[in-house]
Amino acid sequence: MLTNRQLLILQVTVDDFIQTAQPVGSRQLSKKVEVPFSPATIRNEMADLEEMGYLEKTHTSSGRIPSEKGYRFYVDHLLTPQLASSDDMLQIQSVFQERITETEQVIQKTAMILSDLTSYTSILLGPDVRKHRVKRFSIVPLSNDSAVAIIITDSGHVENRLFELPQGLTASDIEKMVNILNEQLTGVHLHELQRALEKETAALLRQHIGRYGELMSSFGAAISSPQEEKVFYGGKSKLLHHPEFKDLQKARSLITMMDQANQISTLFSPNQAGIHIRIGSENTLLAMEDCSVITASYTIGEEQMGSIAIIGPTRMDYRRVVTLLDLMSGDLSRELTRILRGSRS
Amino acid sequence: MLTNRQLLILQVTVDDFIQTAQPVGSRQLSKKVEVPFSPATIRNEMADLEEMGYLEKTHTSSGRIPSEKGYRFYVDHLLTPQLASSDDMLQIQSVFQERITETEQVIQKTAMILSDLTSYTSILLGPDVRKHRVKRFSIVPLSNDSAVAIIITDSGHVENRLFELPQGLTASDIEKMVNILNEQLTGVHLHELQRALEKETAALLRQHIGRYGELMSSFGAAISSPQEEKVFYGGKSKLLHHPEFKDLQKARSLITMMDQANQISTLFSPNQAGIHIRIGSENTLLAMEDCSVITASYTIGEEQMGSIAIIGPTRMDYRRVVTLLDLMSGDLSRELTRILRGSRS
DNA sequence: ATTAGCACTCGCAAGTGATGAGTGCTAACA
DNA sequence: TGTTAGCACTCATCACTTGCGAGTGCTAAT
Repeated sequence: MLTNRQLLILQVTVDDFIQTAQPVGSRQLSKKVEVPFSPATIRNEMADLEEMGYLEKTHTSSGRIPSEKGYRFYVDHLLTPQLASSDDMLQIQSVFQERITETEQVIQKTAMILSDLTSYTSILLGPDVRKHRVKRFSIVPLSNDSAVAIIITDSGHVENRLFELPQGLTASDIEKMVNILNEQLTGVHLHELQRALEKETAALLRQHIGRYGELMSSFGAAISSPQEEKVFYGGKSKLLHHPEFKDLQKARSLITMMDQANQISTLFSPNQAGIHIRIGSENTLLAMEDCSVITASYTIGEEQMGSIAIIGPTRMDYRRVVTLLDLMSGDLSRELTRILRGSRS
Repeated sequence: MLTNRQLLILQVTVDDFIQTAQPVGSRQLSKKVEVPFSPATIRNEMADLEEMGYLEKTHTSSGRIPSEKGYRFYVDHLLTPQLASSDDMLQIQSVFQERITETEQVIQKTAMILSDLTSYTSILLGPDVRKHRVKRFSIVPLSNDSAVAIIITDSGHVENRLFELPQGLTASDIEKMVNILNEQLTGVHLHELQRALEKETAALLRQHIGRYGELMSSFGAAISSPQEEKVFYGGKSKLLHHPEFKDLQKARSLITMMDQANQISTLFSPNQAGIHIRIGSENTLLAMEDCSVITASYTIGEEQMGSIAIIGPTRMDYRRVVTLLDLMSGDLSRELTRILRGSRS
């Protein structure tokens, strides 16, 4: 479809624009050693590329900038892989050198480093708790009429909820209940917990526990909705430093968007492995029309996945970010797996 | 010190500037019905007020704006209390009508409403966990070499940490340990936990548990640092809508500051009851030089306190915010106390 | 097929002048 | 003596012009 010369010019144009954020003109390009053509030739080629939709002009007599289609072509076909610089490698390793034992802290730290290295904003989705399995139940009464229900998962995650105790429930009732729960529900996925509770365990509980009905309505509600994937940010304000957001309007809507957790999830593709790139309006969010999102995922053990994303302007350094994200997701997977190493036996 | 007329003019000037964000001139003021003086008279008074440091000019021939000293005088002496509008009352009550049982959710919701009502940014500091007392310990082994330590407090808060198990520790060792911990440490404040563990419980544990040394070094580290006060935000992006932050530079440093949890704590006075106002540079943070912070605190039961703050431009509607904050902190205290009603018996 | 040359376009920054809201000062006034 | 009208002056803002520079498309020459 495209001639070699067109490929070259498209590539150099995108590269240059990514670096300078200025529309790139034919004269400028012809000065580069990689481009041994005169400005006039380049102009002709650029005109063709524009006609095909890969480049755009900001106004009639300006240089060209890549269109979304141009970026798309660039990331799909012109993005030569690159080794991470040893400098970056060093920084990344620093995260994992101090042996932190808390999953959340590792993820948070990863978010920070990733943002520092790229100067973009990073978003990490914590592991999806609903895929974890119950390891142990515990119920701790706080007073006559309230108690904390605690669920420990095989990954070491702890969920806890307050719930109301019906009047007249005895301590031995609670003890019995906990025993039954542990016998019946160990190993069940958190997202199936409520269903399993109703189907398989309800009958058994009804036999043994006084005040069954009231207890279940409040306990069942308490464990019904396990917390969603937790969202970690790194460098929320970093995006504002890029020239495309000098417009206050855009800056605002970005910040606003980041505060709305429910919108964030739409940025992630349904947990697929590998690296995915969404450019500009490919993200359905209006606030993101000038942004690109690059996502990767990490694994713990074999199955449970969380996601990593970098948000930057469409004019973002795709090559570098892809490299870093690839590296980081691997390292994070290894580290998190190490933390929980034998725990899923 | 100040004549009645000067008081009036200062008050009207501040009120007007708070509303319009424009420097206020003598002609403009003289048109108001509250101010029955000619522009010339007002000019003279304003010149005096400026000399005394209560007003400033943005340039030689502009109207006046309040100085920090002016705002300070205004909030200290000219701020007549105001009843909350029934509209606001209604909104506030809506938070507490749906009976949410999770402390964190109530606080988060409060933050949102507060921000929506004021159009400023709200910050709520969660209750200081370190002041809570231990209600129950629990240890759940995940594998041969790792376990989760869980601490339930009398307020229903749950802390949990992963820690490493030394090789060769038996299940009965752990059981014994949990029993000892529960006997010895129930009722201890979380911030004294580690000290109490070392002083009072260490000897007992050493007697009963094999591999005491290794166990303690890893378990002790795990419970050493209870999580700090959690920070909840409402409407982070709201501040950006006010004209004083049309300057990107300022907007950026504000957003950056809000992402650094450690800086936030400096905004709060050491947990005193009542409402406190810090104007502009009274907050030591540079990023806050154009902002004011109004703080209040809430209580749970009698002792534990958390804090509520509203951050707005120095030109903020002090009267309204003070009223709302006062109302809200009271309601929040009541609600949180209700949730944990009998639990501290 | 490539390139040099040329007329033309447009954004941007700097300069200009008119406008209007504001001030300080002085003198007149009740 | 306190208040006010009048006046000259200041300064931000806006609309308007102008020159410059970087870029383009087109045509003709190589």
